[in-house]
Amino acid sequence: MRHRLKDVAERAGVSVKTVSNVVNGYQHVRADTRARVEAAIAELNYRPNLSARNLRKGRTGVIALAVPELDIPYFAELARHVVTAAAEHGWTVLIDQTGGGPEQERKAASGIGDHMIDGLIFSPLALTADDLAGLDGMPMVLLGERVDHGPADHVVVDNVAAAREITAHLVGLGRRRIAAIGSQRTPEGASARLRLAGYTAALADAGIAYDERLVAPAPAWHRADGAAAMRHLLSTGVRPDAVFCFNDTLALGALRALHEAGLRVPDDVAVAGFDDIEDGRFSIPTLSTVAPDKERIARLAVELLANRLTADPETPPRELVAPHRLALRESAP
Amino acid sequence: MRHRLKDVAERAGVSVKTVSNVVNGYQHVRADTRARVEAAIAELNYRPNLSARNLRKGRTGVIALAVPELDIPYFAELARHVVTAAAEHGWTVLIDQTGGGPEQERKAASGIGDHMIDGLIFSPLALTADDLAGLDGMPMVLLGERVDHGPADHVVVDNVAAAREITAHLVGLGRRRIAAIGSQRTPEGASARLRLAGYTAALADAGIAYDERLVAPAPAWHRADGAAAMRHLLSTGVRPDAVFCFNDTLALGALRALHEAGLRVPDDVAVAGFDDIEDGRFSIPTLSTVAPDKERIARLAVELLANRLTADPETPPRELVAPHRLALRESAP
DNA sequence: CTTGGTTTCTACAACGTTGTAAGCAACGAT
DNA sequence: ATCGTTGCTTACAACGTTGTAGAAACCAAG
Repeated sequence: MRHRLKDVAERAGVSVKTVSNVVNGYQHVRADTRARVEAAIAELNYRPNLSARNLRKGRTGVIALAVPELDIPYFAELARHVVTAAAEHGWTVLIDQTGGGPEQERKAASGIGDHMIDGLIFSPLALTADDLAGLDGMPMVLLGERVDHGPADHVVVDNVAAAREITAHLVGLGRRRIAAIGSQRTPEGASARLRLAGYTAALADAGIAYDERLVAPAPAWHRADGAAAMRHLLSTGVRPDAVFCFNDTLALGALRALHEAGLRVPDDVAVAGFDDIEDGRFSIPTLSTVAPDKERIARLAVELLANRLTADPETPPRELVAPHRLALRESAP
Repeated sequence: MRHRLKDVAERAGVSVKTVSNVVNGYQHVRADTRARVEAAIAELNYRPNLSARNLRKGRTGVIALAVPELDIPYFAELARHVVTAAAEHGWTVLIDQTGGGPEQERKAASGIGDHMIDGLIFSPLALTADDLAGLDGMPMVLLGERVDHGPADHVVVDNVAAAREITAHLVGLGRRRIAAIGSQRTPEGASARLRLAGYTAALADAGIAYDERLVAPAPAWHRADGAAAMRHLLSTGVRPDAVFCFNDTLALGALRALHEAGLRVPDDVAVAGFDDIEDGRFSIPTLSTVAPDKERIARLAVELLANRLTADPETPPRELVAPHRLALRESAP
């Protein structure tokens, strides 16, 4: 049922290698030979065995994208762009869901079907530069946070600047009691630290005192965490007039909690997020947010990986910064 | 840098096959030999070459999941469950994004790195039973719609019954002018047809006349399409008092359009969706919807595929129905 | 009809792994 | 001492593909 080069060769009356040459578009094959071989291929519905080809070539044509969770909209959207960008390079993308835990991430980074993939685009939550240092061998591009000039290529967004800008925008709306939702003390919280730094910097710029009670932690960055954090803020009596959520799903949760508390957005409390996910364009109210250029991030990552695969392994790692902009909508116009 | 069995064998002073035996957990290896080999493996950081292993074994340990779009929340959530269920069988999941077009879907179904995957879980939009009939060879499980008892294993939700139930629920709220959003005339619209059938059946059950003007088509099932369809319905003057949207993203778009039109949900218009995506639990208002058991769907699909891979190829295809329930929230309590 | 150069094709050996079959100890039972 | 038996290990041959090197066929020019 499943045929090999050999079968095609016998049918066409040529050698195995000639069939291989036809399949691979080798120039010097006589037109009639080529036609005969192609006919045989069609008749048998021959398909190359990629395992064998990979074994021979040492390349698989597959790259992996490792993200914490697929059903976090930001990663889903990013995944779509990576798949698209990779397709232009002739790559298939194997998507790996790490769950965000350090152990699983380490496994993903070193493991994923070793020799099954040519390289890895990795969006780590838990792993640090040290963890990654041990994983030489696998060509890798990191996404997201600046892991202190780690050992691998990097595509980052300027989290500090972006957080500072959106917080400054809230200040510009006349808000003074600006809360932040999403802080994390764990080592996983690299994004959280950077975005918090931008937030505090913007407050300092505006001469507003930092108030610890306005900063709410969130164990994960899901809608439920955002809602819980918002409820907590409201319950403590420190009534904010604006909230900067460290990502959009937190913000959507916060919107919900504010709605339940009978507060109006943006009149009573302005809300801003980070990521610019599709949901935020249709939520009620629509969400003001930092919009990283996800398509650019994906494209840059794929290109870095492509270069890394052909470059001298001693080439020092590069770090590219993807642009972002503010997408201002109803929740903080 | 990258080592092979042979390198480990030399270092441990044994044959290549003995190392292979250790790697594969073969029983009859003396404890001290095993220890020596394991030490050598650790020192060299040896990892098996999966391409070679696959070539030898004829199995890859990878299955593919082909879905129309990754950033449609329903598919993202489904993908997460499939990845989890597959992991329990020791499979890695390669996620393929078809885009939903017939050509790409055909390619995905027949193509995806042939010999790179052991089987395929496929959520087709455009392909019909006829298209699939030609693709013998690749073990496949279809998700979603009943393609008229096609040639492959199937996991379905009873779309007609579910749509009928949720529409009946709207009737039970006292609504009489119940609109539907999401109808499609294209061959891709298998789900649309079934859900429309459930809708009309429920109306008939209640003795409500079917009114064509209340049925709004939607080219795709994104938020923007739902909003546009809702605006269109409102503009025609046939003022509905409830809307059944054929999926949740359409419903979220409809909520948005109703909000912009100054209508209250559910007081003026009740809204129901289909899919039970995470967003609907935090939207304002929260969304009443049909909740298919996505985890069950994923698990059944993986199990069907597992059986198919070991079974006699003549085993007739099976069709399993995954359960659903109504999740009633604020938009249609 | 040779010569030299090109084009077209082929045989062979890898790539790294595992299944098969067989070899070699060491053991207890005859 | 001899014969299985059992436990451990190994040599060899595949899996299906492509790179290398070279043979065969062709062609143009002498």
